[in-house]
Formats: sequence, C-alpha cells, structure tokens
Amino acid sequence: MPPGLTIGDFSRITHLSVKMLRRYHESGLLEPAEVDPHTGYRYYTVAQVPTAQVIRRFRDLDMPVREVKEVLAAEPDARGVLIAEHLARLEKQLDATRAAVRSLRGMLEPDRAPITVEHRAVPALPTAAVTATVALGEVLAWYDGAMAEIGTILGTHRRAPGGPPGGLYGNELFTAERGSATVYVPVPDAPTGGRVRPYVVPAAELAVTVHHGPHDDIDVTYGALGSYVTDYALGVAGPVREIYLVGPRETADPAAWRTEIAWPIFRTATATATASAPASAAGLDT
Amino acid sequence: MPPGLTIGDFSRITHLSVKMLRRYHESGLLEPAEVDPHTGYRYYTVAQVPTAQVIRRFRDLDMPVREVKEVLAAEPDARGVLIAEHLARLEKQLDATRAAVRSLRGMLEPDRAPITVEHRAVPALPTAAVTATVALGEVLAWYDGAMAEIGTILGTHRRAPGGPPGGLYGNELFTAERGSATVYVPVPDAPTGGRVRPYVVPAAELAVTVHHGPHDDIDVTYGALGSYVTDYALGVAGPVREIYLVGPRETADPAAWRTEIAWPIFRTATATATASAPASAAGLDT
DNA sequence: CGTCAGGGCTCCCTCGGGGGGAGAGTCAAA
DNA sequence: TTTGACTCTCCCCCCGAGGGAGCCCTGACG
Repeated sequence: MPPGLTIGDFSRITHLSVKMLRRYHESGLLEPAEVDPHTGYRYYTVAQVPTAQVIRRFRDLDMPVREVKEVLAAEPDARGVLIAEHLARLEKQLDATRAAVRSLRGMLEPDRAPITVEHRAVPALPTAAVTATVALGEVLAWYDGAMAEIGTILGTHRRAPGGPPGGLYGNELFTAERGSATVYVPVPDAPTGGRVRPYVVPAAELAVTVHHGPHDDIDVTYGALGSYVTDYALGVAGPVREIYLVGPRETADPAAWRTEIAWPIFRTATATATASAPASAAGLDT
Repeated sequence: MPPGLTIGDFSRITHLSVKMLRRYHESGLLEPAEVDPHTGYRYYTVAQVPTAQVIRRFRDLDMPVREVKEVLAAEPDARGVLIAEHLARLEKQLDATRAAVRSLRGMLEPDRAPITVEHRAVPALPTAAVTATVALGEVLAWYDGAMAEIGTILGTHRRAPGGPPGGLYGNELFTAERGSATVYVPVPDAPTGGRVRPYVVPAAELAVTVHHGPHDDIDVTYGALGSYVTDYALGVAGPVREIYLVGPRETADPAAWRTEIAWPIFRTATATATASAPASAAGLDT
C-alpha cells in the first residue's frame, strides 16, 4: 500500500496545523496510521479525517486534551456521559461569567452603600465539624460535600443544629490559593463519624459584617471589612469565619442569602490612637 | 506614615494570591503604593482594594492582563467602550461555542449524507481582488473588511459584479496557521484603489463540492473533499478556492448559505489506476 | 536588646496549549 | 541527478498561573 497522506496533506484536509498534528501524535491523541521508522515521517489515512475533525470540535469547546483522549477511547454510551459532563462544566462557567459581568456593573456604579461593622465577643462554641486542606477553587464543592456529611451524621445521631452553620478559612487559603478550611454545625456534645469530628470554635473578639446576596460578590464585602480592620489598626488573629445565617438550605434565591463575615481581631498597641474614617467600598479610584 | 499593608495583608483582604499580586506588580497592572528600596517589600493601601477587586472581575472574564491595564488607565467614558468591546468578544465566543456544540452533535450522528464532487475546468477569470498574509484566526475579520473595500471601489467606479465573489486560500494558511489569502469579485477591467487590485484568477481544473450552511462546519466539507481528492489520487495544484454562491449579502440566515469549495487538481501518474470508493464523511471510527 | 518564627524577597521549574524558527534529512518532479 | 519543497527534531517564545528553594527582613516576646 502507498504510505498515505503526509502530514502536510492531512493538515490541508483537516485544517489542523502541522504543529498541532505533531503534538497530538506526541500526546497520543491522534496517532498517524503509519510512521516510517527510518525517517520518522508521519503518514495518515483519509479514515482518520473524521476523527481529526471531532478532535477539533472538542478542542474548540476547550475540552482538555487528556479528556478528548478519554472520549475517543470510550464506548459510545460512556462517551455521551463524558460529553454531557463537559457541557455541564461549560454551563457552570457561563454562569460564573454572567455573575462576573453583573458584579462588575455593580462595582463600576459609584454609589455603593458603606458597610456596617459590628464588634462582637463570642464564647467558645462546640460544633460538629469537617476540616481539610483544600484549594481555593475547590472550596465550594468541598463545602457542599462536607455539609451534607455533617447533616447525615447529625441525623443518624438525632442531634438538632444549635444555630446556623459556619466555616473557618485559614489565611493561607487566600494568600497561597490553598489552605485549611473547616465547616461546622453548632451542636453540644458532637458525634464522630466519617470525616465529622467534634470541634470547639474558640472564643474570640470579632469584627463582623453581613454580606447580602450570592457569594459571587463576597470578595467585595471581604475588602470592605478588611479595609475597616486596617483603618482601625486591628490585628488579625486566626482564620476568618463565615456564618451562614441564610443559605441555600433556607432559600433557593441567592439574592436572599445572608452571610456573616467575621474577622478575629486583637487590639494592637496603636489601635485606639489610630482610629480614623470608616472604610469605603467605593468604585475605582485610578 | 506607616508603610501600609504588607502583601500578605492585602492578599487576605482582596483574595488575590501573593503570587498574583507580585505578577501584577511586575506587569504594571497593580503597583504597590510603596516599595521599600532596600528590602523590596511591597506595601499597599486600603484605597487599592477596590482597584484590585475590579482587576479580579476583569480577569474572571478572561480579559487579557494587557487590556485590563488599558481599561484601568483609560478615562471613564473610553473605559465603557473597552468593556463593551470585551463583552462583545465574549458574546462572539459564546456563539462559537454554541456552533461547536451543534456541529459536534451533527458529527456524532452516524447518518451523514455523502458529498457529491464535481470536476470542472474553469477559464481564467478577471477580478478585483484584495490579497494579504493573514493568520487563520483573523481570516473572517479580514474577509469582511476586504470585501467591503472591494464593494466600495466597485461602487465608485460604477462596475457591477460579474458573478459571485470568491476567495483563494494558500495551503500554508492551514498547515502553518497563517498564509496568503485573496478575496475577489469577478469584474472585467477591474479598477485599482485602496488595497484593491486587478487580479486574474488562473484557469484550472477543479474538484468542486458545495458546502451548505454556516461556515462553522466547513472543515467537515473540506475533509470530505480532501478525502475524495486523495482517494482518486489527484494532486493539489495551488491555493484552495471558495466561491460564495449564497452568503451574508444575499441572506441573513446562515443555514441558507451555499459555498463552493474548489480544489485545483492535476492528475498524477497513478490517478486513473487507483480510483476507488467515494469519500465518506461518517462519524468516528475509533 | 537579642532571638527566631513567620513572612517577605527573588529565581527557577512546571503545566497546558499553542507559535516561530533553525538546521538537517528526505522525497519526488523535472 | 538535481533541486526545491517538505518533514524531521530541537529549542525558544507566549500567556497566566502554581510549586518550591534559599535567603533576608520584621516584629513580638523574653
């Protein structure tokens, strides 16, 4: 048989660049039908054209090369599942984009209400908690799983929550994109089971503010609270706390959510002397 | 004055990682309010928090860092324009994604109609044309501009098109992602003006097929035609041609578009001997 | 006032998905 | 057989982000 299509011919037919065809060969995504062992020349066949086109489509959809390979290797029915999963990811990403646009519009409006910050001393709180080291991008998924598990354990042990659930997020989580995170449900005499452990949230003095609405904007509230804490020259003592006063388990409408953000503080030597104007969360100041 | 917030403090407040803050400093996107010349320590102020949050939002929208810098530097009204442009790009990208999904669904259906290929010898054709070296990704935008310019020039010189417009696309455009492209409108005695030059599309023997619908799928038709040409052991002689029988200027409905794809061919020595089954554009064959 | 941990600094490597180009080897048409 | 077009590998670049080593600086505590 003739050796088939050279890489250039195949490139012309599929509109995949020669560079990409070589990379796809390297990565095992699209093996040439034949490779001359002496010269290294790659030879393709017309039967590979449709495969190449399908690869192109998946890559157009930003499906990772690894995954495209899996899809091509999978049986047709499993294939459908993988594709559906990817499309769901695209949809989620689209939601995030929409949220970012919405939030951006809000931020560029110059009329932002100043936040109110409350100081509060809280006693130690016994809870049932799950703690782990997670990456910042995975916190949401991890949170859902952990909260569900706490709910299950409390249910089997017939304990009723003694207050709204909350979380503690280590500072490294934000400075280094991954760090320790804890989510808890207050309950006296907490049971153990699965990842759930009893944990006593330590007593602390907190600077607290309430974030209204979905968590897409929560960094703005963090910023406002952080600015306040800085303006009053307060030191940060330990992980940030969030208390989910109204969350997805209370209402399906994210706009109705209420999240307390609590920053454990201690007064530095200069704290009382340096108090000045309250923090502002205004728009750009370039 | 105190030196302000350390990079860690600022990171906690803005939820931008320390790494990213340093990169944004390097790239000039977000300069610390102060940098200690001896230690290199970066110090930020709370006034920079809103800026950081806006940067975060733009990055969430995949706006390139270069561009975010421009947006921040621009006056508020020019800012609106840049943002609108970016949102338009996102919208366009979304369309492309939808098209890819649609096309993918079609490709994974196993019942694809085989294409019909026609051989045609065409004489030399005098035209008014624009030629340039363009990147594959920019062809569409370039095409629109070039066609508009040809239309303008023909209008001022009172020449009527002598047939459907077309294009010639060098093979390098596909093998190397950039190459020479020509678009033309047939007209005897073509005028000169702007980028428009008279150009005679050379006579050739062509293998021609018609692509129906929007150009998102056009690579499939290219693949089918390429497979046909290969199956009949024909050589490729010169740039591929497209003839826009029904295009955006005839109808707003992309599904009604008709594009001829014409591959200049020559018969190789083995051509008549090797003729075999017609090309198929069927689904995956993994 | 000295110690020392925590946090800051720079520099380099990695990843993913691409591009450009050099230098050498190969194929096939004239 | 020549020669130009094609292909090979290898290395560098881009973007935007992360990991980690090794060293220096700051500040709270004793």
